[in-house]
Amino acid sequence: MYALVDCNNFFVSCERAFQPELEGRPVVVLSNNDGCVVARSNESKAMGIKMGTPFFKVKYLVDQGRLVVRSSNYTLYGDLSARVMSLLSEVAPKLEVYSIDEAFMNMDGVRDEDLPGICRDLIKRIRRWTGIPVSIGIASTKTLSKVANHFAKKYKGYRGVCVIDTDEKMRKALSLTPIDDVWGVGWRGAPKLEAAGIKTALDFVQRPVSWVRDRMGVIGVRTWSELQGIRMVEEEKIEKRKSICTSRSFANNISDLDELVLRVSDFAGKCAEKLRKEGTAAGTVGIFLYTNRFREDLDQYYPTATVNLDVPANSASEIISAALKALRYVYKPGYEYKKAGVVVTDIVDSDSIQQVLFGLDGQARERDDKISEVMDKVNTSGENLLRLGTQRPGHYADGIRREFRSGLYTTSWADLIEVR
DNA sequence: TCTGGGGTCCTAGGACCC
DNA sequence: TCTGGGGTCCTAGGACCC
Repeated sequence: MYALVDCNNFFVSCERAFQPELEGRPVVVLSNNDGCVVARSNESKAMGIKMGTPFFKVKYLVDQGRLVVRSSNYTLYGDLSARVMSLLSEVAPKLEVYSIDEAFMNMDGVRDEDLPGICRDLIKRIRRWTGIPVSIGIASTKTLSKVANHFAKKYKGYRGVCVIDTDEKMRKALSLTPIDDVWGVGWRGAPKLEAAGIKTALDFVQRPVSWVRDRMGVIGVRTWSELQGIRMVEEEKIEKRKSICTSRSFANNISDLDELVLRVSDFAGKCAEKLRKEGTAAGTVGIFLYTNRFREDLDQYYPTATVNLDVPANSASEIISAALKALRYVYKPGYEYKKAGVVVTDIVDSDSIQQVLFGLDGQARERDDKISEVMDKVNTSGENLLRLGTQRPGHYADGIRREFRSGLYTTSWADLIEVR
């Protein structure tokens, strides 16, 4: 069986773990730049605030004292996530961390009748040791464990754990699950299915497989099978990532090339750091620029450009210079840019890199590796204290708005540096 | 005024080959 | 007038996830 563990309202719960006065109150957490709502407490959900709502649309509620708001504090969330995952790994024979707040425990080898008890104990332990409330859904496939998890969250009676382990329970659960709640059915697919008369997951599985394949392809068939207890979603392979992207929206529009050079350098430097952390190197460096698509009064421009490296690289200097080359290639003055990003692809293991004639010679590469190593040691907290000359100097000048951020409760030395 | 960020996989269509 | 057939590889874009 799979046990899907999902942290309840994760970012809000992290804030509450260190600010207990937020318990019971409507709370939302905002995206970067305080742009839009990315997490809601049950109370703010009940007020009708939707995921993704732009903050300016609910700001009046904050002004009226009816809603509490926090900027996102990813340093804190990442740290609490690691603590939760570590507790899960003590119980699960195999653990697949699926996202910052979610993990599949593969419980093969554990007796089915022991599962609910194990999971209830786990919930208590996680709550006591991290302050984070979690729910657990148990079933034979990942997609069904997602369904079970919804029920565990929704109905108090389950005390945090819902099990789907018989055909009757499966049928009942599917009949009570709206089609757009099914994992793998997105906001585009759901209306199509509803138009075909499919309202619930049960309606869906009652269609013949050929019907599903014609309309939804192999992905649809996978979901259709999983909902009936046939495992189709593979075990996560612990593979290196195939692409790495660092991008941000800007608090204010940027038109100036020099300003973009600083931001893009930062993104590229961050990509290089992520590559080194995984022990990989990238053969291609790409950048993209976006103007603000919501500003219909302004000219729009969404250019992309890529640069192929002669030899895959992961040093800040090489990734940054490639990214800047791409930037200068597509940059046009006269546009108001709202967002930019760097994407590195064609990723290989760094120890598999073969020297070729036109790459850096051995000495230069060795020097670059040493510089990178020093940067990684200093930049351990995730803050770019040490950068190359093209990167923006100064620690807090990353141009991201965080008006409502709480303290860095679990990583206090970073707090000290921020105060300096 | 103000609208997130980081991934994966699949598919259709074009380029190219014989 | 009439203009092959089959394969691979790559890329851009769409759809989905959190």
